[in-house]
Amino acid sequence: METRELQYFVAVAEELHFGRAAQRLGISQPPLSRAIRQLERRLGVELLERTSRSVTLTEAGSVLLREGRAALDAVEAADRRTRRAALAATGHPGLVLVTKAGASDELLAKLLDAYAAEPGAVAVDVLLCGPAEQERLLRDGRADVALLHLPFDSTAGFDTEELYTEGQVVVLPAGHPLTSRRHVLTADVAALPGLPLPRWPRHDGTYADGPGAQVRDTAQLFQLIALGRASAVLPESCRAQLRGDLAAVPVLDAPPVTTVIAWPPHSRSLAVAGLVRAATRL
Amino acid sequence: METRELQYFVAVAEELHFGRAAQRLGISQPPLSRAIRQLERRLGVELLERTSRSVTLTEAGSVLLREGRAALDAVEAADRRTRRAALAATGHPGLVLVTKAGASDELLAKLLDAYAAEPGAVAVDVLLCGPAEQERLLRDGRADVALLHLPFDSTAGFDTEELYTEGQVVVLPAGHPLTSRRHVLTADVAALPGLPLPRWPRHDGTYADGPGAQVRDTAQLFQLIALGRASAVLPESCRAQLRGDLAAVPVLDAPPVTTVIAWPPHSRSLAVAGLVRAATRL
DNA sequence: GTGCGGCGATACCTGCCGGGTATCGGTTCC
DNA sequence: GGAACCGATACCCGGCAGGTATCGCCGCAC
Repeated sequence: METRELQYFVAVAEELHFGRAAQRLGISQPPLSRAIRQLERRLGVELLERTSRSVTLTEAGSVLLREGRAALDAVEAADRRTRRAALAATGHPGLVLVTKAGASDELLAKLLDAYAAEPGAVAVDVLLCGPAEQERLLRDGRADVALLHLPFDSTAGFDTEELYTEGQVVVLPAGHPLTSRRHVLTADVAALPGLPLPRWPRHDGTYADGPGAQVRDTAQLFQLIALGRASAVLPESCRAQLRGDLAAVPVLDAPPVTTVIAWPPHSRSLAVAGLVRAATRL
Repeated sequence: METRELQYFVAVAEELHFGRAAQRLGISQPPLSRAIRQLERRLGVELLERTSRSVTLTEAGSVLLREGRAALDAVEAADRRTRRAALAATGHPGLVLVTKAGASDELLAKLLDAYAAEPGAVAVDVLLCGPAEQERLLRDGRADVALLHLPFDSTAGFDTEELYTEGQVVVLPAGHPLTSRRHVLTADVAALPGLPLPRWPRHDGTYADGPGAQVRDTAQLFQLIALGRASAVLPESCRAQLRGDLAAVPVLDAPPVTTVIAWPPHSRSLAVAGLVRAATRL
């Protein structure tokens, strides 16, 4: 199975429409139809049910969609990591660490300091991204190592090491009545009138339906909270970044958040190993 | 990057010889040379150092060898799992579980019984293989789930659930002096005169150098021990399978062996989930 | 030192296959 | 019933994968 065929199939399976898929792939529709047919013939498996009005995935097709995405990620990772390895030889970057924008600044700073002090440490580029993007960056080779937050992120398929566990706080406008409390419960913050929890973008960049503002980063989020249009439940460590017009109150029964350092399992890179070693010594 | 190019590169990188690699791939040498050159050009990276007498991997080349193998496994897994999914629709196999030949028979039997009792259970094929093969079978889609043994097997890249932890015993010929002891230490068995630990095949089927017989399965192993030509340190549960002419003595300070059930991380198959659920309830 | 043998690179040809355009056939709406 | 949509089919073309023949380079043997 060639990667081109996989790319074609994934495009069709995602669009469920040969014309749009072909457009997305930058080819015309007939070769795409033919390629999918050929893939089905070679596999001996029907992947799609076509009528002239709709395309749907068969059971086997949805398996190939899932597995094919993983395989394409792996191929892309091989490409990127090879290119990066060649650059590394000429001295250039080093490691790329990805973490959620605005999360665990302090931990990250300590980690980078500790690693920089190691013998043989290389330059570390820090990449900040929205939630749910890290996993993909790590999987397709754009990043070497990530700081993930359980239970929100999935560590499936990565090697991990736990670094730090903390409670969560609710972030509110400074004058809000609840800010006088020493602590609250999830039930208290679930029912805050007029302060819905915001909606974060999903993997594909779209938003779920429902109440709550659409936010893309913590700056937007904090601004909305300060405006009295939202509230948020975040790990305690966010306190260090709070603006003066915001306040945080511990949420006793919110699930604790564990920060883990994660890396692709077959990464035998000395640099990644050194960074992980530094992390576990924190 | 096409999978064909990756296959070609991996072959050359493993053989370090264009002629042999071409032979292995079933093509002639010139197209292979050209394909590798083209791959290097497209990546913009030198992968191999060639002289007319030898071929060696560059730093980037060894990265691509490692990553490329993983990517090819992922593609192969996509292929196999898709085919299997199509068969499953017609009722056929179900799950393939792989475990080391001769390990944890009892646990396996209990697991299969427990799963068979679940509603919606499908047929489970059990695949027995030598050590160090399971990982590959699970990675390239020939198996859906494996019973691995820590700390011997690597669970890198898989989701796992711990099932059972046990001590280790040394297996000796029935009449051996040590068999009168209640327990021994690793130091005692490391220095057994004339009873070297056997050598198991590595991933590529070859054996490391050194003393000790070459064995491929437990039947061979037990026969060698009975003949007074070897000894072995194995998990306690092997006792159930011992022949009458063998004896086992606990090794107090040997590292405990943990049996885990492992599956590929993005496997969202209901059947795998059911099997894992049954396993955790044991 | 010279010739031979091993090995990767190059030159050149050929057939297949990926990609394009034009068109068909079936389905679902007005 | 016709028009619009959509996937399949027919057919053509160019590029590239694969083959054979050969070159150029190096190491080694005598």
